[in-house]
Amino acid sequence: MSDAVIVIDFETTGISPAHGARATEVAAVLVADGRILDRYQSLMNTGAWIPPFIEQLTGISNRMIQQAPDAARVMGELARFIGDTPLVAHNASFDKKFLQAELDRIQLAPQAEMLCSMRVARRVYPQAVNHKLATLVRHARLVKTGAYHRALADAEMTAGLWLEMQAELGRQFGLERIPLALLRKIQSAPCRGLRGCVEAFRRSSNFQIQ
DNA sequence: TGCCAGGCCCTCTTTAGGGCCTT
Repeated sequence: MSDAVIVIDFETTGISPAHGARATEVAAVLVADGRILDRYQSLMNTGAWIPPFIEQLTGISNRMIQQAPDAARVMGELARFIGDTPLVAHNASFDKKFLQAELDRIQLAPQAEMLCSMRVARRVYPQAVNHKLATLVRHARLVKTGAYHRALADAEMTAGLWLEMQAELGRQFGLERIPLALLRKIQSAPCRGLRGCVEAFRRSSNFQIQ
């Protein structure tokens, strides 16, 4: 199973774990061989209070969280699901903070790198109106798998976007497959440097295009 | 009860400022 990734998405009580925000739901989907092969999803009870604005945004209520499994149990299950598989998230810096903060509480540390679908999308779809997940799903004419701002639906749609961006790169540059190493290069390349980045990677010693 | 961040990216830049994106 080459270049497998796990797409991860957290719903939370706020923006910053450094200011007390906690996770309320997490989903992770295993993507390999061009499709979703496995899923993990759970609400999680951290004891934190969800502000009304966030309840309205996500549809996740304080009542739902009170009945959810304990956060430590959920994060342990999530860590086992992830293992050391590379992660992908939309605006990865956000999910990375919460993954690290919630794992810290059970004395675990993230084992895997995290790539950012938003940074890749800014380079693959520079013409998009903006690079919000919902906009990119519409832009790429992907299937909407559920309500936005629920973890599993967002993770599945990010997975769809991840696969479609690889297909788009294949069409643009005549590549049969897009190695994870190339996506890693693309997300770190200048936003207007997509072609140069792919051509440089093509010339690299061990990259066989077709 | 309910405050709040921060890395990335662009440009009227680089000795900076402001918008984007996540909840």
